[in-house]
Amino acid sequence: MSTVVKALQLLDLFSRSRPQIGLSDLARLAGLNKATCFRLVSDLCAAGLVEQMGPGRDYRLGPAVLRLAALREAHVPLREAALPVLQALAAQTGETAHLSLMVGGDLRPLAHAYSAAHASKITMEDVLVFPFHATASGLAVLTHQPAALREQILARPLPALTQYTLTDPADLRARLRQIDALGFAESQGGFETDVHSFAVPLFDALGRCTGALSVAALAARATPAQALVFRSALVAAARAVITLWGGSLPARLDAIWTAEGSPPKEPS
Amino acid sequence: MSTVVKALQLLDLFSRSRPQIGLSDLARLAGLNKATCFRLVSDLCAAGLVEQMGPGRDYRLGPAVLRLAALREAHVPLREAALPVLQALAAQTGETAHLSLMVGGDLRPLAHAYSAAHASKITMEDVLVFPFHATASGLAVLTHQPAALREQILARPLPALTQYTLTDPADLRARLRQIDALGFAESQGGFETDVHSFAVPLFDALGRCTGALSVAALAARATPAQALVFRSALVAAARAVITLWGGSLPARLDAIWTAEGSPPKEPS
DNA sequence: CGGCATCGGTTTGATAAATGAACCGTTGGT
DNA sequence: ACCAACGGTTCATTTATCAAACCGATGCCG
Repeated sequence: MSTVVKALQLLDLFSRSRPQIGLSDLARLAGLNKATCFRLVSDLCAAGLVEQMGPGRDYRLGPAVLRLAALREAHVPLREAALPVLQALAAQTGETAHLSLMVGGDLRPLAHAYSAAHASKITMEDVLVFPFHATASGLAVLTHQPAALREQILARPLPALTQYTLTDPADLRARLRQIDALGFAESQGGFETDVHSFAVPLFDALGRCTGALSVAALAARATPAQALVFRSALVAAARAVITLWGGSLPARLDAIWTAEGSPPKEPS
Repeated sequence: MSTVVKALQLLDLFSRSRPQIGLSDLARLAGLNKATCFRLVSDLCAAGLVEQMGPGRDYRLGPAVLRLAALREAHVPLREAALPVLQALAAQTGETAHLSLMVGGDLRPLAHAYSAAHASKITMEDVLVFPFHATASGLAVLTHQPAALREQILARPLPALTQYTLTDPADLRARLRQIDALGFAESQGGFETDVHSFAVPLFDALGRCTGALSVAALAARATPAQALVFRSALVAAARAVITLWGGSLPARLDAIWTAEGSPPKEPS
């Protein structure tokens, strides 16, 4: 593995629940030698991506990420553009809405919005990566990946996060075919027992599926009737996001989404 | 030089005027071999820090920077990041240092720090808004606003707070031109009779002036010699804050600050 | 059409860089 | 006073990285 990749993986160790990390912890978490880890994190410091809180103290994300993010937003205002849509989606459905993006072979959160409709809600702050096999977002994205990448992902370990998680690649392939036909993914308790999630894929300007839009609801509230509400809200929101991002929706999916409540069709 | 540093230097090649770069250009700009550059940028892609717009297309900053920036901002708010710099500035100058931000068309205090050098000091607790025309901070910020906003502010009522306050828009425009040339603002008793204040502007990641860093001294202590001390301390502190906030200093101002702060040097 | 330049991307032996175990000096708890 | 864990450093070994040449694709222009 390249040193650069190793160094950048260190960045992913920082999270909301673990915003600053000492050298030894960093090395342990990354599975690196302490000396190696020290040099890598020193390089990250030199670039300002992380900073040290004092001599011999913890490390945390540095100021350079702000500059880069502002630059990215100025040129490609993805998050900013998507946020209002996400908030509307949360308001319409009364549940937590979130948007995830493919980055480096993983599906990662980009933004989320909560609804005030219920006191009990699904929180998204601590999720770093959405497992492809155990979330509606993951299934939605997986369905629209090139076959090679899809099989590569299905060949990874597929841990059973709950008793409901699908872990057999054959079962998953069958589920993906259903999702492909429906244009809509669902995961009932695959990630956490009491959470049902619903998702639709998102596409970039070249028609590649690069993310998903999702609604996560308490299982008790995810009735079949509500599922229909979620589906139409998700489809409308996904159309909005894809338009905002200058993406292009594949014609087949467009047709499926347009024929609302259409019976499942066999893909040729 | 470390590989990681080289890879991260690639990130700095992206700017507002050059938001996306092809492989060959990237290699040229970085002074790297094309193959080397390709591997580095591929690693950056894998981490999501940059993304490729399509097969064989340009590269640009990727979605991962957004996630990192959100994390950084959640854990290290602007105020907290700036406070140590402010305290150092107060200690160096022996006077009261304060930082103000543009919010909703007004310039408002964000933080301040006192020095223990003198028993008599300027207190900041009671200031809610800094008048643009009567404080060094206001003049510094006003100088670097877009012409439209600047004129809009000059069209507001400009009350004479002391006998020294500048209240004529024409006079103020002339003063702003001086400040622009000097890269440094000064207000002698414009806000309170016995207070002289000195300020430099602050800039966000998109190069917009969003605030100012200032030193306020008793008039009796604000000798020309001290003014020079204030100026160099302010410039250094402003550079620190801008870096900490991920901001970008306009090249012209950078040149002015560099030229008048250090002995003339002749490169090559 | 055909030559020419340049693009993104890949291969190669030579070489510079990353690595990890052991080792400092400090710190903090007991 | 002890011990463990911390951040940071050293150095022989090994490994990944480098630069130049090369490849097919694309686009420009007479």
